[in-house]
Amino acid sequence: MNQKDQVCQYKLMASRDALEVIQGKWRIPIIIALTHGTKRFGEIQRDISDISPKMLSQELKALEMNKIVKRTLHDTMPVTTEYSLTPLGESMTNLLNEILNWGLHFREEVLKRDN
Amino acid sequence: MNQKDQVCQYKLMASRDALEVIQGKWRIPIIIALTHGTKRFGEIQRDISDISPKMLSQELKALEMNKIVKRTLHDTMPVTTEYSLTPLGESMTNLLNEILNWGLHFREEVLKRDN
DNA sequence: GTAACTACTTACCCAGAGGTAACTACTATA
DNA sequence: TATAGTAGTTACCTCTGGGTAAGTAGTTAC
Repeated sequence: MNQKDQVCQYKLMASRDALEVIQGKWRIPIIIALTHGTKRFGEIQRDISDISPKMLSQELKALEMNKIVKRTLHDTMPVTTEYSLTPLGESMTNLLNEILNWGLHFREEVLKRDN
Repeated sequence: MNQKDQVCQYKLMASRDALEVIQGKWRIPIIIALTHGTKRFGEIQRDISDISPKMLSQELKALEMNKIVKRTLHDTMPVTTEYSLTPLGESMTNLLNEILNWGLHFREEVLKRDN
């Protein structure tokens, strides 16, 4: 295996680690919603209007396990739950921005011309 | 809807466009393999050792339709096929780099401590 | 007392993502 | 003649991501 191939293998490994966390229809949208500050369950649901409570609950749990999202219970009446990004979640800012930039670029380059 | 919400909705839309293209287990790895230059079918298959010819063929077709990848047939004997990134595919460089960076960061922060 | 809001959970279902294995068709080499 | 390499295709199967709908448990407002 030459050096170029080794670099390629290294990159492929790193991308797989990242993909395992951000894979799926809802994780990136949920993280984006939380970059705008701490939010409650219902607020996220309103932001991402077509997510079901089941999927939101499930994906929030997965993100919590991966230490991307932090869940805080408040002893108010009634009990409220708040979700926020951990430092690891906040470290995704650059990644999220590039996804957004490229999404806009893609829309301009390809999607427009199809319509 | 206040201004903050509008920005959030705008971002969510852009991320969905991008996600539709990069969604799935194999697309990002295939694009990464092609950032190292034009490659043939078998070369990509060797780089990504656990992809089946079926999935590689299928995902390359999808990437071609989205104008990320270009397929070139060479009239040699036997016929050879070459795959390369289009300018739109090359415009993903920053996005790919951020995925790699974050993947490495994530491995350091979380995966290590689990072992 | 009943309707509505909070934050979920549970049960059920289905399409499609992805895996495996075998097959095609052509060329080159031993 | 047979084995290996080129670049895929096809058939079949399984599993799970995600959708829908309804239920739960507590609080508050009318």
